[in-house]
Formats: sequence, C-alpha cells, structure tokens
Amino acid sequence: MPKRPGGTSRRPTIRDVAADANVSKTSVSRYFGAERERLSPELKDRIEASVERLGFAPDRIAASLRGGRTRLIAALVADLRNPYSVAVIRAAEMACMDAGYSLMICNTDNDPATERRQLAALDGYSVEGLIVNTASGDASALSELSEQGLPIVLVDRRIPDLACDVIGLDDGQAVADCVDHLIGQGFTHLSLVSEPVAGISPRESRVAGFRAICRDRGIDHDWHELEADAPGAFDRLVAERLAEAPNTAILTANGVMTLAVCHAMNRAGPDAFARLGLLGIDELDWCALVGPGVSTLAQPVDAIGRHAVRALLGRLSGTLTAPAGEQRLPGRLIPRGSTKRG
Amino acid sequence: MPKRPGGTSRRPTIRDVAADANVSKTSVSRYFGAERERLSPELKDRIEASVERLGFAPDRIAASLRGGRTRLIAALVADLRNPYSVAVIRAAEMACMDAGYSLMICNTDNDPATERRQLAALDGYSVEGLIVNTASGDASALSELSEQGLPIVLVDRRIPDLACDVIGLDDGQAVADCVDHLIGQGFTHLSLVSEPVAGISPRESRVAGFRAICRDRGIDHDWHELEADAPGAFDRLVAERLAEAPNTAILTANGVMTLAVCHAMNRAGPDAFARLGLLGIDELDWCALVGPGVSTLAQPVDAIGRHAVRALLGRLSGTLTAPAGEQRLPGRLIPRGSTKRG
DNA sequence: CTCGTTATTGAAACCGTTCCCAACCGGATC
DNA sequence: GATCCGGTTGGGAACGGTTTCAATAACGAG
Repeated sequence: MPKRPGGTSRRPTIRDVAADANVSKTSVSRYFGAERERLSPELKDRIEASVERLGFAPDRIAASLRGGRTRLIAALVADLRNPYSVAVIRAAEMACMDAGYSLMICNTDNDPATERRQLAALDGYSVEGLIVNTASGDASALSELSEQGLPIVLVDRRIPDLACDVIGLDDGQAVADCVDHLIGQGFTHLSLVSEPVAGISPRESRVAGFRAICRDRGIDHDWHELEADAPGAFDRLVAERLAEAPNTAILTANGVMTLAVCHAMNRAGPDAFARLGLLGIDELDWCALVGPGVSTLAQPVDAIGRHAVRALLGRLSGTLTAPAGEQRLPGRLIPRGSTKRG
Repeated sequence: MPKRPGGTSRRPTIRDVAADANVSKTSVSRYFGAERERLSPELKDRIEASVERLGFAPDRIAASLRGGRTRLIAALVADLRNPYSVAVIRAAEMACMDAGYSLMICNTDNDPATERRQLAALDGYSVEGLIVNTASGDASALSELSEQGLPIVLVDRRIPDLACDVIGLDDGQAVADCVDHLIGQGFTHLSLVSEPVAGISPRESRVAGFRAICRDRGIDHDWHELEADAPGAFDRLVAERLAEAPNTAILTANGVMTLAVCHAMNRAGPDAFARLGLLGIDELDWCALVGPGVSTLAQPVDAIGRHAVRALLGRLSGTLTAPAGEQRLPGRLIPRGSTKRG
C-alpha cells in the first residue's frame, strides 16, 4: 500500500491519475476494469506508474453509480450469538472475498422490526445480493426486494411464498441418524425438544422427521415445543423424564435448546447426565466439557456458507438459471458420553 | 414499505419524484435532508404524496458521492467465534442504527493478510469510521487510514504508535478483583494463564497487573503464556498444578484460555475441578455448566460497544475534540463453584 | 495507392444525489 | 414607489467513476 504524498490531502481520483500519466480518464478507468487488455503495454506502464506514485485506489461507491455493480453482498443474521450462524457467515465471508465481493454482516437480533430497518438500509446501499437467516417468517419485505430482482439465498430457514434458493442441513437424514444412534445405544424412549415450531421450516421438518422416523422404527417417543427463555419448562421436562422413563434420551433440535436443556439437567442434580441421554443438533465449543460430554450432530457449516455464496454468485452472473431450489447437506454425528449406556 | 408500481421497472429516482410532484429535484432532496423545514407545508405534502405513490427511497450511495457522508461504519473483528467480540459488536451495531448509521461487520479471522484485504476493500467503500478489534499488531495499514483523517476506535487492544481512542476493560481493577476474590476464598497459590503476550496490550496489562497485585498482596504466584491450539501445554500445566500446589487457583486471561484450561482439566480427570480453583476473565454461555460452575469476571461488553460508537460519532461530528485517550470500564465478578473451597 | 478493418485512445454523456447561488415573492421600511 | 429583506424555490454544476461512440492510427488486401 503506497503512501500518499501530500499529507492529509484528499484521496486521488481517476482524474489525478489521468493528468499525471498524461492519458484520458477513460483509459485509467479501463486499466481497472474488464477492458484492461485493450490498452497498449506502453499506456499500461504509464498508468501503473502513476497509480503507484499517487497511491490511487478506485472509489467503489462512485464506480457503482453508473455501472450498477457495488460488489457488496449483505448477510442478515438472526442471532450473532448463535455459533451456528456465525460459522456459516464466516465461511460465506471468505467465499465472498475470494470472489472479489465484500460481505456486509447485519444482525437482526431475532427482532422483525430490526430486520425491517436493516433491509431498508441495505436497500439504500444497493447491495447486489442477500444471504438471509431470518427470525421473522415475514416474507413481505424480502419478497418485495426479491421481485425487484435482488437475488436472495436463504440459509436454514425457508420462507413460505418466497421463491429463492435455500441451503441448509438435510434435516430428515440428520434426525434419522440421531434416532438410529440413540436406538443403537439402547435408549427406549426418545424426547425431542424444539423451539415452538410456528411455521419455521427447519423446526417443522425436524419435528416431523423425528415423529416419522420414530414411528417407522417403532420406538416410544414424544416431543416438546419450549421457549428458550422459560427455564421452568425445561426443569419440568427434565424432572418428568427422570421420573418416568428410565431409558430416555433427549434430542435437542438446535444449539439453543441444547444449552437450555443442559442448564436444566445441571439444576436437576449431579446424576441427571447419568440417568438421561442427551444428543444435540449443532456442535458447540463446550460440548465435550459438560457432564460426560454431550453428543452432537454437527452441521456442515462451512459447506452451507460456501454453497450459499456460490448460489448467489450464480444468480448474479446468470450462470445459475435453474428455478430456485433447496440444497440439503448432510450432518455428521459426534458421539460422546451423554449417549452412552452402561 | 409501499409497493412499487410498474413491476420490475428500475427504482424511482429523485427526478421521478420531482416530475411527479411537479417540483424541482432540489426540493425533493431537501425533503429528505436537514433543510426539510425550509419547505412550505404545501410542498411537503405534494412531495410526500409522490414519494408514497412511487415508493421512492433515496439512494445512499449516490447521496454519499457529492455529500461525502456514506453513513457507514465498519467494524473489523479479529474472531467472530469469540463471544466477547460478538457481544461488543452487537451492542455497537444497535448504537449505530440508533444514530442512523449502518455497521458493516468484517471478520479478519485472526489473519493479518485478511485484515489488510478487508481494510483495502473498506477504503474503497469510504466508510466514515472504523471500530477495530485487531489480531495483528500491524499498525501500518491502520495508521495510514488514520492519517487520512479516518476516525478509528480500538476495542480491547491498543496499537503502539497509533493515536486513537481505545475502549476496553479496566484490566488493573479486574485483575485485582480476581486476585482478591481468590485470596478471599483461601487459595494460596495463583497461576495466570494468558496467550503469548507478544506486545498485545490487554495481555500485557493483565499479566503485569497480575504480577503487581500478587506481589502487593504477598501471595505465591506464577504465570504462563500458552498457545491456544497446543493442548499438550495445558495438560502439562494442569498436571503440574494438581501435583505441586494443593491450594492453587488458575486465573485465565480470556475466554479462549478458559475454554482451553477447561478442556485440559476435563482430560485430567473427574476430580480436577475439586482440587484446582478456576476463574476466567470473560463470561461465557456455558460457564455454569462445567464442573461445579466456572467463576468468571464478566466484561462490560454492552458498555464497551456503546462507548466505542459514541467516541466514533463524537470524532465524526467534531463534538469530541479531546486528544485520543483510553477508556477503561469496570468488570463484574460472577462467583461460581470453581472458586469455592471446602 | 486507395480502401476497408482492426486496434487504441479520448471526448462527452450519464449515474442519482447534494449544494451553491440566483430568482422570485410578499411585506416592511424609508 | 423604490429598496431591502427573510423565506422559498429552482437551475445547474459538482462528485468520481463507467460507458457509448467517434476519431485516429496502423496495417493488409486488391
């Protein structure tokens, strides 16, 4: 990064370079764009020298004004504190940088109003594409943008009536793997714990998948929809499972639920982990540390992030013209102590 | 959000509104800007109606071209997987939105090269200010931007030779609180575990503060600089402390270290938590769940995020003209089982 | 030697907004 | 009645690039 001479003077413009290199600003513009090869070697050298000397870097904002390409992609994240979201975003950001795009990460904090504000702001910045992991099932703002031709990729959660690509875990397969693992370990009663389904697609398919596979395998089961911020409900559930079913395992539908159940089991007393199985969807930093180690089904977060960006860039470049569809990627089961019997 | 008539037609411009309302585009511009009150009520009504009808929203990118104000602030964060960083950023984002700014969050993944790429990209988007939590102690790229007049606020880590505001934990007070708490609980030997200091300011001040306060209190102590990704070193440290000093407590200098030490204690066997005290700087989701519960010193993450934004906006508006300084905010100790004796 | 072609280059329009400045208007002052 | 004034309004030049289109040069073919 060359030092700009002249102290605090304003950043050099394409015009300054043009004057310095004694060429037209058109040529300088071409030097940075797709038509670069049309320039004669001699001209290229002169421009390069001036660019170097002045420390010029094109202003992407100005560039996008006429050209329309901001090279900016935005990611709307429902909850930055959720390690799953962060992991996906991290992968997505790298993929973006590699493609010469910048990723603007926005936190909606699980709040539809914040989400709307963020969307309005993004609209003003004319981002080229959107990666959305949304809290609100509210399609209206998104579908409006989508209709205006903004490519949108949904991560994890589908939105009804919004025809765009969706990338996420293969819930059916994942739940089946979980159930089969638990059966294999000798559990005879399975309890699924999910946040309230409320039409949110991964919750729906995990609950539905769980019930279907349990019926198919002929195993005793039930399921519960609990609010993460109501600890009492988790305490009651754990107490009930401890009392009634000796060989119960709890399957949590995501990391937030895993955390809540672990807290409840912790409150229930030192032998809760010995008497109750636990398997969580979503791998977390601390899973090995709690009780005998919490078994998890790790989501393919890197792949999800990369696929999301690839789909977006595909739509953007026109390479991908197939009708919007869903991609479901396989998870990986990590067995630990919490699903070992005996 | 009004629906735009005309289907996929391009978004309306200020010119369209002007034509529709039969006013000049200057007036429409004023309608959205600071000079709004100069407009007669009648004109305002006409413009409002047209804006509503056409679904117009000003293009912030174009606006920034002439006006210079992108209303964009960027946050460079070293590691999005670190809950501390995320918590600070989350608070910062809200403060930004409240002030009408958007926050562009960029992950540098603890990689100086990525950090440089990100900075170069941000330069191109002419962000108005920078909140930096950096991995690299490399000041060159940042100080160049700073010299060009870009306001920068550092979170957590100071950078030598870079004169800008720094917001972070009051390390001295925090470490003193930790040491006093441990002494109060009856520990007679304290071990500090930090990542390699390597000139990184919070590590430096925590290590230095620890040594000073321990000497002052006259308590037996030592300290260790360990790489987070070398588990063997943690195992050795834990084994040594278990063998040699019966009343030892380990103080970890941040959340990453806490996690690593917990893993090592977990590997060391079931009674490690009973025989070794543990107190971690940084509060984490799972601290209550591990062993008897890990005591922590919670950083004032919300306040740090808010103060960072306030300082930035102050510089931006010219309200804050005091020479760049440091703000050190107090932490809060959360005692749990891991620092209880007997 | 003339003509058509292709490779370089530049001039000027344009992108959507802000901002400077001039124009206009009704009323108060002299 | 002319002048000045504060309050509104509009015209048009920026802003820093991209893109269209024309001009020129160089070159091979006939």
